[in-house]
Amino acid sequence: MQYNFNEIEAKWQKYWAENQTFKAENTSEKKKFYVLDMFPYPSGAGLHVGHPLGYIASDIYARYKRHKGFNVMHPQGYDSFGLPAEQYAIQTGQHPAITTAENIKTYRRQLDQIGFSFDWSREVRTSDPKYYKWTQWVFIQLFNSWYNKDSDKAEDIETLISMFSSDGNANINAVCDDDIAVFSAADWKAFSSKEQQEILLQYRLTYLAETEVNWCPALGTVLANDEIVNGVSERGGHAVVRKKMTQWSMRISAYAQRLLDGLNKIDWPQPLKDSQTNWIGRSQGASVTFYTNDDERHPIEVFTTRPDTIFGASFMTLAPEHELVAKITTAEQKSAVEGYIEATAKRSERERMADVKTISGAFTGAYAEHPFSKNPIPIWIGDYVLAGYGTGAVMSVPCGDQRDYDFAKKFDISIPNIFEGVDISEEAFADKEKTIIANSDFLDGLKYKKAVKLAIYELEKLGQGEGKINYRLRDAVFSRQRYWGEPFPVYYVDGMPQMLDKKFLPLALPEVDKYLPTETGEPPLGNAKEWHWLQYGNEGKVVSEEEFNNSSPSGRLGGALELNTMPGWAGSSQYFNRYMDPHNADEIFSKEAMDYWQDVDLYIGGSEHATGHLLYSRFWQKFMFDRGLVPKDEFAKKLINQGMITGTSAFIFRISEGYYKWDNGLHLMDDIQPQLEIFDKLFDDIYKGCLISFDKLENCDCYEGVDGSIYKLGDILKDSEMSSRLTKAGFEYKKITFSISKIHTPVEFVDNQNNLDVAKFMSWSNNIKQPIYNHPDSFKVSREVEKMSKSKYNVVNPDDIVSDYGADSLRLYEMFLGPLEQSKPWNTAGITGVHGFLKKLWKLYFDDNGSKVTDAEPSAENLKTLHKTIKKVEEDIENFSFNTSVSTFMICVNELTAQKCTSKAILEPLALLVSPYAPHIAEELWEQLGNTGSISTIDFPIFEPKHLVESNKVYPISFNGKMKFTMELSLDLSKDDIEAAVMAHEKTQQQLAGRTPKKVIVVPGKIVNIVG
RNA sequence: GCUCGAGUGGUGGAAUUGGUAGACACGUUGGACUUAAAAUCCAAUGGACAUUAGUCCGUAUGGGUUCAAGUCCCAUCUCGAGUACCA
Repeated sequence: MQYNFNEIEAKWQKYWAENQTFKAENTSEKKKFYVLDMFPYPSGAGLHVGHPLGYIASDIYARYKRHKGFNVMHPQGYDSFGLPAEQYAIQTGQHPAITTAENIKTYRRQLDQIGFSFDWSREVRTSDPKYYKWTQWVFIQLFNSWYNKDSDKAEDIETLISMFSSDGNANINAVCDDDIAVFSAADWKAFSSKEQQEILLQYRLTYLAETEVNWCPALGTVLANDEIVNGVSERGGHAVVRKKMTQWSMRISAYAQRLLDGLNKIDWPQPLKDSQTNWIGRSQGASVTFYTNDDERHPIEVFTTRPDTIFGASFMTLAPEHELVAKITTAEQKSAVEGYIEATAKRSERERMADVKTISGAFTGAYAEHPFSKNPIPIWIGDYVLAGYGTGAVMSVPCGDQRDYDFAKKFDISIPNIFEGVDISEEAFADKEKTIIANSDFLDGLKYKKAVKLAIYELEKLGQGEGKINYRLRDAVFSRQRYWGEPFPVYYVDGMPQMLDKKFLPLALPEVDKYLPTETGEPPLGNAKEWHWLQYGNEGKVVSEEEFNNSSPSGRLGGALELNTMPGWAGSSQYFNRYMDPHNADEIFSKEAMDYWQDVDLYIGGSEHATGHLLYSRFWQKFMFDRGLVPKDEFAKKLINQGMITGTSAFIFRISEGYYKWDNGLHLMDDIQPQLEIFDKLFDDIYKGCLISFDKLENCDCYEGVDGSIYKLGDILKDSEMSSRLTKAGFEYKKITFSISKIHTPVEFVDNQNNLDVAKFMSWSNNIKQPIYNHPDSFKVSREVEKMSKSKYNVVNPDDIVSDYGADSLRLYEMFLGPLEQSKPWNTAGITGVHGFLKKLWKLYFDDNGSKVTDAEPSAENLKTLHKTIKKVEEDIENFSFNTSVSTFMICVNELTAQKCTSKAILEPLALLVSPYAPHIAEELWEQLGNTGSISTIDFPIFEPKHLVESNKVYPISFNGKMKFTMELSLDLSKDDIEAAVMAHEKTQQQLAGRTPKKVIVVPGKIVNIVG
C-alpha cells in the first residue's frame, strides 16, 4: 500500500469540514485554551511559503492541547481593510470590497489545503459591516470616557459632567489637553451647549484636535509614526511632511505608565517588550520654570532628567517653533532669529534627521534668570531642541550633556564645570553613577541621587519646579483620508461632533464613483453623494445633502457625516475578543463568552507589529477593562514572534558594458574618438546582453570597480568564435574589459544544483543574447538569501509544495527548518528529507500486502524508543522547540524500522504523537488501525519513565578534559568502584604511559576525567 | 550613537544545570537494484597527517575561570533587528 498523500489529505480535510471537527463551544466541562494567530491582510499575491510558518506552529500547539483534553479555540479571520485594495481601486475602478472578497477566497483555499484546525465558524473580517459595527461602537465608548488620574482608570464621561456641575473643574485630576481654563460649577451651568461640548472634547479619550501630523502628499493621507520608516512612508517610500490638520486622536498617553507596568506580567519576548518600553520612553526628572529677567517675566518651562546639574546651566535653548520666541527676541537679534527660523522650516524632517552633526542656532538677545543663583542666562534657539518633545525648551548644561557642550563650543558660550574631579576640556561628562556635584551651592559634594532629590525639594520651595515623569509616547492620530476603512459613526452639528446612537450602527461605507480625494482636497468620502445623517426620533438614515437641507428642521437630528475613516489598527485592536462571540448582533460579545474564554493563552505573529497593533491592542484592552467589559487588562498571556522565512534568490549575469584600454593611457588623443565608436558598436553588437554562467565568472580575474566588478574579456571569451570580429577590427582581447549586470531570475527556472533552464529563461526574458557556458549543458546562477517578494522572483508558492509533497510534508518541513523565532532561508530541495520520513513512517504500518501491524507484545527496546520520543516531543512542544521534535520523530522511526517493530501497542501511540504535526497521515493511520472518528481529541500518550531506566552507562573517559575512549559500566557502582574499573582498563594504562594521575574526577552517571 | 539578538561542517541546524561538539536532515562521493531513469537500500562525509591502530587542530578573534568551556567572565571583530538630536 502506497502513501498516497494527495488522496489522504483531501479525504481528511473534507471530513474535518463536514464534521466541524474543530468547532469550539462557548460552554464546556473542559478547561479552555485560546490559541490565536495574527490574522492576515488578504493581499492579491496570495500566500507564499513564509506566511504559514506561524500558523503551523500555533496549529501544532492547538492540536496538542486538544489531545491534552482542553477545549481549544483556534480562530482565523482577515484584516481586510487596507491600502493595497484601495490603490488597486484607484487604478482600476474595481470596488475594494470585490477585490478583497476575491483575495480572501484565494487565501481560504490556500489555508484549507495546509490542514489547519481553525474554527472557521468564528471567522471575522474587519471590512464586514457586521464586524466594524463593533469597531465603531468601541470608538463611541472611548468618546464617552475620560481618564481619572485619581482612580487611575477610564470612567464614564457622565461622572465628569456631574463633577463639573457640582464643583467646576479646579479639582479634576484628569488626563486632558494642557491649556484648559479653570471654571466653577456656576460657570459650567452658564456655558452654552456648544461651549460645554468644546470643554468635554478636551477630556474625552478620543478627541478632535488640530494636531501636527505626518502628511504624505503622494498617498494623500496622514501616517502614524510607526507607518514611517527613515522619514518616508513605509508603504511606497514617499516623502512625509509635517502639517496641521483637525484629526481624531486617541488619548493613549493616559495609559503610558500602565502599558509599561503591564509588560511585567505578560510572557512576551524580551526584544518586543524592550521596543515597547522604548516607544513609551519614560524618563524621570523634573520640570523647572525659568523666568525671563526682563519686566515681562515670561515663564519658560523645561523638562530635565538632571535637575542635579542645574548650577551648570549656562544657557537655555528653545525649539525654533517655540511660541515664546517671537515675544522675547530683542530688536537687534530679530533678523538673525527670523532668518534662522526660516532656514530650519525649509529643511524637511528627513534632512534634519540625516544631518545631525551640523550645529546651528541663533541668540534671541533675551536672558532668563537662574532660579537659585539669579544670574542671567542667555536664551538661544536651536533645532536640536524638538518642539514635539517635553516642553520644546531645555536648560542647557554643557558640562553634562554632549549636545549642549557642542552647542556651547560652537557659539562660544561658557562651560562651567560642576563635577568634582572631572576633566571637561574635551567632552561633556554624563556618567550619573560617578557624579559628585561641585560649584553648586547647596548641592556641593552630593552624589547624583541625593542631589536630584535636594534640587527638586529646593525648586518646590521656590515654586519653580517639581519632580515629573515624561513620556515619549504621543497620543495616536486616528483619522485617515482614505476610502477603504471604517467610517466614523459621527456627524457634525454646528462644528461639534455627535455620536450616532448604537441602534443605528453599523454606519456603512457609502458608495463613491472615485476613490481619490475630492478636488477641494477632502478625503474620498467627500465624493459620496449621500453622506448626511438624518434622524427623527428612532428613525435615522443616510441621505444626500440636498435631502437633508430640504427636510423639516423640527425634531430633526443629524448633519454632515465625518469624511475621514479609521486607521488600519482600529479593526485589529479588539478582534481577539470578538472571536469569542463573533455572531452576536446585540453586544460586542456576551458576558458568558467572555467569562469562559477570558483572554488569549498563546498568540503567535510577526515582530513587525511590536509598536503598532500590539501596543494599540493593549491600550484598547486596558480601556475595555476599565469600563468593566473584559475581565483581564492584558489580552494575551504569552506571545511568540515567529521569524521570517526568507527566499533564496537566483541571479543571472548579463554583459552590459565593454571598455577598451588604449595604449596612450590617460592622454586621450582626438583620433581615438572614431575608434572608440567602432569599438562600442562592435562590442554592443556581439556581447551586450549575453548571459554568462556563474561558474565561468567565479574563476576569472576581476577588478573591483565602483559599481561592482569589471571582468577581463580575455579570461572569459578568448576562444570564442564570436570574438573574431573584434580581433579582425584590430582590438586585442587582453585590453578589453566589461561590466556585468546582475539580474533576478525566477527561482522556478533553477534546479537544486543552481542550473538554469536556459530555454525557459530565454522565452521569459527579452534583451538577452546567447548564453556563454563554462560546461556544456550546465548554466549556473548565483544565489543569495533575501526577503521573499514578487519583484525578486524568489517566491515559493505553498500550492506547488502541497501538490508535490503534501501538506504534512510542508508542515513538517517548515518546522524542521529551524527554531520558530529565528529567520531562515527557504530551500525547497531539503523537503525530500521530511517527505522521506513520512514514507518511512507509512512503511512501519504497511507493506505491499497491506497492514503489517500485529498484536505482538512490544519489546523493551520498542518501549524505550516510544517513551523516549513521548518525553522529548512533549517537552519540545511545551518549549515551542518544534524543529527538534521533528528530528525526534525521525530518530524514532529510524529506530523502530531497524527494530522491525510491528506492534500495535507502539504504533498506535506513535500516530498520536505525530498527529499535531502531520494530522492527515495521523488520521489515516488511526483509521487504518481500526478506530473510528477523528484522532484529534484522543488523549496524548502518557510518558512512563520505567521504560527508560538504564542499568548501565557508557562513560566517556577523558584525559585532561579530552575524551579518549568510552567504557560501559553499571550505574550501581560507587565513585571508587568506577575509578578502580577505569584505572584497571588497559587503554587507561596505555594513555598514562606509566605516569601516575594527579587526580581522578568521577561524576557518576556522567563522566570520568583523569588529570595528570 | 544607544538598546536588543546572533556568530558551530559545503548548507539548514542539534548539543537539559559547564561533562563524549556536529544529533536530525540537505548536499556531495562511492556502491547495490534497473536496459535506463525515478524510487528504494547500503557505505563514507569537520579539517590536516597517517590510512592498521592512531595523532594533532577545530564552535568569529584574543585572554581568563575550571579537573572539564560552544555553554561562565573580560576585551575585540562581524552580521542582523529596533530606535534615534528624547533634554
